[in-house]
Amino acid sequence: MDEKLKKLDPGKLDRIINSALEEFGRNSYEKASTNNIVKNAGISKGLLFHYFKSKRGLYDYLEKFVFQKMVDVILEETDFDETDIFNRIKQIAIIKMGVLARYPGIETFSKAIYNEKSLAEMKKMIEEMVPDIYHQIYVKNIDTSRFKDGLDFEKTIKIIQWTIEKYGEEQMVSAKKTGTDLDYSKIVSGIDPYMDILRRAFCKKGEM
Amino acid sequence: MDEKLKKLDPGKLDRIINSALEEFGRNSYEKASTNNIVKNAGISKGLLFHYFKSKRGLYDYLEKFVFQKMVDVILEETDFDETDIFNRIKQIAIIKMGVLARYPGIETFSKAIYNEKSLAEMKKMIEEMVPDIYHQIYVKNIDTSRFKDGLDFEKTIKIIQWTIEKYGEEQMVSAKKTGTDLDYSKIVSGIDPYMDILRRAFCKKGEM
DNA sequence: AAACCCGTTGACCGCTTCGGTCAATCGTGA
DNA sequence: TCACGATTGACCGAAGCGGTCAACGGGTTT
Repeated sequence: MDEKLKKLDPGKLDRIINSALEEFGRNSYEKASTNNIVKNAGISKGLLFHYFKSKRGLYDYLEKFVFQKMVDVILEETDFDETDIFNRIKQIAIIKMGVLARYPGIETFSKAIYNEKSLAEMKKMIEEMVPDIYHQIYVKNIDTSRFKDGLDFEKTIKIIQWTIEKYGEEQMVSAKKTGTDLDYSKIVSGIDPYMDILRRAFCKKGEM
Repeated sequence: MDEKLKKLDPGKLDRIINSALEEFGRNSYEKASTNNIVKNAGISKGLLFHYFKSKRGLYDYLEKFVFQKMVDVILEETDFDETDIFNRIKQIAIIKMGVLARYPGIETFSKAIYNEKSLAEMKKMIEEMVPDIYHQIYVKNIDTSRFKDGLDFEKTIKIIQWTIEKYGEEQMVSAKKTGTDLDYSKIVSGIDPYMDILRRAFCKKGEM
């Protein structure tokens, strides 16, 4: 399957991926329709089954894809010389948003995954890799001396991450309500006031 | 429709609501199956259509229900004499979780709503009511003097809310992964360390 | 020009499930 | 025994499902 895929025009592949992520994100596996997927991707039904063999084959591919893509891009684009945790977290959030901008269906799809039984192979891979990756991007080479003494480091990082994520979600929802497109650069700059509040709250004076 | 509903056994109604919330939460309106709903609710198909007339009728009822239920319970159970914002927010989070425990499908359903066009009537009602309710439960009768000077009040409250919500979501996901049931009392007590961190971060010394 | 190649199409298959109906059945109180 | 409202599930025509495959178009080789 994968060797066939490499010959497929990347733009067309992206359209298929986005259309499929959206359909599987909105519907359970059984109810998701390959007819809808090909219609929104602008390709014929035969082509989808030519490249992915079956509905299940497409779904399995997507599961691997969303995880692998996110990890690859983050590991590749993060500046690991940045030792300030606020900047690091913000940087990664921006990188994530970049991926989300290219594959808007990733969000809903990722959440929908938990309602389906997925490949044991996938589950195992994720369980093994996630703690490593987490350590690598949020802990390694981070200067913890700026934080106020006595702070629970892990929980504090979570609060910062959660704030950024929730802010992003809030913007996403309000964009959906008004029907406007997402302006990712606006989201990024809108985060700053929250980061300032958290910096003042968690860092020693003079270390902000 | 509503006058018929009042005669329906409340336990049976709850089962229908939960089953329908889950089905509409997992699938788009068109793909959601009334057959699944009646099967999981343990009733016959005829009964569903007797009480709700049509699939659309059921959906519209649910939209009103989830909003109204949440608002009613919060306004009824919140202790508005509590002037400490941390305790107030935590209190409301606990009340919300109580509703979620009774109607577990509310979460996914509420998020799925944004992907469907809903009643204009509903949208208008929500737009009018939400700011009022927000003010009533998070601003009115809250003692802001405990906060450090210069803090953006609205944003700070959001950070506290978001932390509680994200913590809840995290517990929810890990419960789904392991297949265990949610222990709401455990979630509630697990929030405390985060609240302590935030209290230290945002309150004046001696006012914590 | 003829033959060949290959990415792509969409009509078509047998089958399942859809929303909704309604005659039949059940349970209970008179 | 009868009456009556609550409840059932077999049934309807229609729609949609995953998957297949003969045919097509346009480029390259003979």
